[in-house]
Amino acid sequence: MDQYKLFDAEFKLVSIVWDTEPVNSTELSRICQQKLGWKKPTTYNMIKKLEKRGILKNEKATVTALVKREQVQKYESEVLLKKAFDNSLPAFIAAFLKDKKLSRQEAEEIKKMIEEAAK
Amino acid sequence: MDQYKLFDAEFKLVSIVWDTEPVNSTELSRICQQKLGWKKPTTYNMIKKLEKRGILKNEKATVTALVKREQVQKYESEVLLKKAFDNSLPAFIAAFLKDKKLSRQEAEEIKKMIEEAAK
DNA sequence: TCAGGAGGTTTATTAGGACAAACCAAAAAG
DNA sequence: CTTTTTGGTTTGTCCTAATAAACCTCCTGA
Repeated sequence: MDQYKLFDAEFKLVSIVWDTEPVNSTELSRICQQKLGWKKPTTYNMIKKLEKRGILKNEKATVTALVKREQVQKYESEVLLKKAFDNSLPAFIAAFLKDKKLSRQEAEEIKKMIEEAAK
Repeated sequence: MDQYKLFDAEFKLVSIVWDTEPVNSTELSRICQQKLGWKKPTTYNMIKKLEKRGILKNEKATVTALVKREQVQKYESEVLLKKAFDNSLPAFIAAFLKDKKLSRQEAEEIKKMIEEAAK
């Protein structure tokens, strides 16, 4: 359950992996240097920790993600809903939309999903 | 902006305050002892830290919250959407609803809010 | 044949969040 | 009065996330 719990720095790395995988480890280190300002060992340490937890894989200098972005997104959304919204999606949406507008297209997209989930 | 950033333990305390305010500080300490297993100084330290940040107020042994639950909820939801969903509410909803069902009532409630925000 | 790059690992350091033991002053109770 | 309770504060420990300096091994090209 808590397998998907990613700390901030971990999340940043994994996000880059999702965007670029399969990615060569040296290349990944270079990207992290550039985007996050990390030195090489920082990236490699992070990779290793995430490997042990079954989040990433580094094989023959090629890094891939073992969990999908969608799984982590689902996990994160559930954690927040439970923690702060008494698990209520309407409560979440009300809070998020406060003083916000939606485009027609977003609105239709959402309504469709809601309808689908209410069947 | 980051004013509303609450760490886990802080969030737990503030949640209790929201549920019980205005609450006597000794009473609050007692509740934290019971619900969170915290000793007295833990609660008082937390109160003090949150006072300095303008989150709580402790006056004449009465603790109240200076920020509303809704403000923090809004903040937290925005942080997550930005961090993990490229700021897209549809993306969030898709992830959260994966393999989930909604009651008719929840669905209607949400659709109404979405309609309202799309005007 | 050796300089340099790829692909790492080892071992620290640092900072801050999460607690609490021990202490204290004032007021209420007995 | 003196004991207890209320309402705190001071100070410190422990843990761990975040980060990197220094080091290592293998391979390749000049």
